[in-house]
Formats: sequence, C-alpha cells, structure tokens
Amino acid sequence: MADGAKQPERTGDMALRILESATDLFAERGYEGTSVQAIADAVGIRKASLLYHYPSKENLHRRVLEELLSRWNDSLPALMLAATSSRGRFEAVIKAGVDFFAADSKRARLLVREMLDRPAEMQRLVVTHSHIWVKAICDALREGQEHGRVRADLDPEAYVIHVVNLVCGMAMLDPMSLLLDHRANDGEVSERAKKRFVDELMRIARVSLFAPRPSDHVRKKDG
Amino acid sequence: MADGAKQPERTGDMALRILESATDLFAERGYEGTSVQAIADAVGIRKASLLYHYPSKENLHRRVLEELLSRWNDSLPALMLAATSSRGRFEAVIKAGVDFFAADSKRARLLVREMLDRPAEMQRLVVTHSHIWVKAICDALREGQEHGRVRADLDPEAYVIHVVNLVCGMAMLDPMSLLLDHRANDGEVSERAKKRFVDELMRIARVSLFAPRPSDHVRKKDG
DNA sequence: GCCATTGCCTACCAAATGGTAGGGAGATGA
DNA sequence: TCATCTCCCTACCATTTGGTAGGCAATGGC
Repeated sequence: MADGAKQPERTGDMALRILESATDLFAERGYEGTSVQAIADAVGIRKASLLYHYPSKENLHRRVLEELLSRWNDSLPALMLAATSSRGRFEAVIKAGVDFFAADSKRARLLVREMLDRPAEMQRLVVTHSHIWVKAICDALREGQEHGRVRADLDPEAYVIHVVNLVCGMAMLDPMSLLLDHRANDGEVSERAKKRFVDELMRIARVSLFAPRPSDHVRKKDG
Repeated sequence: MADGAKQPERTGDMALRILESATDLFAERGYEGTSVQAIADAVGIRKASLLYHYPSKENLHRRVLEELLSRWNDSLPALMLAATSSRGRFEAVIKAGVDFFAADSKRARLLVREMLDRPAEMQRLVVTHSHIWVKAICDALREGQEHGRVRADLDPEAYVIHVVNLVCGMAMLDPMSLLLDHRANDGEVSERAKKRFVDELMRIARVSLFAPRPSDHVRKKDG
C-alpha cells in the first residue's frame, strides 16, 4: 500500500477531510463500529497522522457531532418558524426539513444513532440546542389553536417531536424501500420510493396539524 | 470474583438467560458496542461458557433478532388486521402496537439499530417477515378508501411505514422526554411524558388515516 | 546558514477483542 | 462401576483496539 499517487492535495484541509470521512463512517457503522484505523484508511493516511489532527477518537466524534448540530441549527429554526402560520408556508418548511436530511441521509442516521447510543448527552444537546425553536414553534402552534387554524387536540411539543421523528425516519428508508417500490434495487433507494415516502410524510404532518375547514371533506381527490 | 453465591439456579435456562442479557445489551449499546465479555458478565458466567451455548457472537446476535421478530410477528399482524375497519378497533390496535414497544423499549431500540447497522439484511427480513401483513393492511386501507372511510390521498404502504416508524420512535423517547415533562428526570422517562407522546402519536395516526366525517370539525374537544 | 514549527510517517505499546483447547465436576444410564 | 454426556471452568491464542514516542522532510522567519 501507499506506493504512490496519494499526494496530500492540499495541506490544511486534512483535518476537514478527516472530519468528513469520520462523519460518513460514524453515520454508517456507528461509533463503536468505526475504528480509527478505518477512518484513516478512508482518508488515505496513517492512523497516527489522524491522531495528530484529533487527539482522540472521542474528540473526533465530538467534533463530528458539533458540526452536524451547527448545520442543523443554521438551516432549520428559521424555516420552521414560518411553518405554522399558513398552509403554503408549511409545505415549504417541512419540505426544507426533509431536504436537509434527504440531501444526505447520513445526517439523519447520525442523529438517530446518537439518540440510541448516548441518550443522556443527546438529551442535554436537545435541550440546549433545540428547545428555543421548539418552544417558538409550540407557541405558534398554540396561537394557531386559539385562532382555530390548528387542531385543538394537537399536543404541540409532542407533535413537533413526532414530526422530527418522521423526518429522521428517512434514515431507515433503506430497509423499507422495497415496500414502496418492488423493483430489485441495487443498494440504492429509488427516487420513486423516496417520493412516496416524503409525500406521505408531508401529508401526515399536514392533516394532523391543520384543523379541517368546512369544505375539506368534499374536495378529497388525488392525482 | 466468583467466590461464591453464584450457583446456576437451574441448568438449561442458561441459554435463555444469555439470550435475555444479550438482548438488553445489544439494544442498549448496539452490536459493536457490546462485547461477549460484557454479556457473560451480565449473566454471571465466563466468556467461554457463553460461547459454549452460542458458538459465536454473530450467532447469538442472530438468535436475539429471530426471537424479537418472532414475538413481533406473533402479536402484531392479527391485531393490525383489525385496525382498518372501524375507529374503535383502530384505537385498540395501535395502542396494542404501542404497548408492545412501550412494555420494554428494548425492542424498538433493537429494531431501529438493526435498520441502521444492517439495512440490507433488515430489508430481507422486512420483506419475508412483514410484507404479508403489510399487504393485508394495505388492501384493507385501499378498500376503506373505496368506501370513503379512509382518506383518498393516503398512500397505504407509505402510511404503514410511517406509523411503524412513529411507534419505533419510542426508542428515542429518552432524549426527547424533557421537552414533554420539565421535571428533572432521574434517567427514567416520566409517565406523563410517555402518555403525551403516545396520545399524540395515536392522534396523528388517526386523523391522517380516517376521512373526515361531516360532523368532525364541530365536535373538536379534548379532556 | 540555522533553528523551530508543521505534518505525516514508522514502530511500538498495553489492553481488549472474538474464539479455541482442554480439564473437571456432576449427573445419567448400562 | 464405568463410560458418557452436559456444562462451566481456566488458560491460552492471534488480531485489533485506541493511543504514544520519536524520526524526518518540508517550510519559513531570522
């Protein structure tokens, strides 16, 4: 191995390349299932070189998680805030949230994994990182309930959790996809399966959010 | 260690005790995060003794998964089949599904983990184990759609997947629970949080399933 | 030239991993 | 009584784990 053709391409972005490979592998195989050696191999360097940039596996893992959460908190809260006012905006916002994960399902996988592997730490992270915009959304939901736009029996906090859960469910599209598209898929989830998944996800989120308008039960037609 | 007070209690159930401890640990820490040594410690025997009952870690893992899926397939399909006909039965059925996981959230955790860790194998398992009753439910849903009981724009397969996903979301109640109940919880999810979670889950599943009846938008009241 | 810093390397480490070999106590049946 | 079988044990194995020590080439300021 290492007989050539592996020049460092650019010094300085080594740390970034490590972070990206680590993100992929942690998402795919989990923390315990990913060895430092495997990450180093993916990057194309030696294990000791990796540990020069990140003093320990645990440290690297923390950085991976921080990077993910900061991205999440960059894009999501502003979008989500616009969600609860009107139906059109709602569509766009949930779609944006879905796209965030659909773009690379690594993120969803990583989040779900962390919730399973480190529930206590994630609880802290959820509280510190998310509870601001969760609260904002819930306030908007409650206001919507007072105006009759939002279903009165909706439980705001629980609703948000379930919608997030539904979106994160994209991490598990893989094993489910054959139920949505019977073609022999070659390891890749078909676009058709993904579309059915996302469409129904948005439908569920939508109809369980908005109070039915008097005219709703008549114009029930689908393409 | 092993200085006494560890008589085998009953021979023959050793294999079962191993299976149970392994189930707990696999669910809590994942396959890679659980060593054979740790399982043996939990049971109170030596590692080599464990490997006498199960020839390898991988074999033990397979048995754990088989046991889980067989339980799932014992209790769920019959219940689910009754779900789609009337609203009363629907409640009971989803509740039963929820209870199945709420009883010990290990099961949900284990399933979610497998979907992340071994998507390909789980795809096979899902197809062979579940697609019969999934198909049955979907048929019932489609029939409900023809009779106007079920929302016309519902996508049966996708709906089932999302409901299963919602139920499996119970595996992630832990890190979310503080959003549902602000009391300092001592590692245990409060009953109140669990109830809010389940109630909203069932509400979402319900309203996104049944077509609104003309009278629905007036009798919107909750206890 | 010179010296310090950066960045990746080889070589090594103790500990833990999954798994094997084989011993021995206790029950069982002929 | 003796052979066999079951079940758990101690002792060991090669490999892999996360991590350290130190070398060495390139770079850049002085």
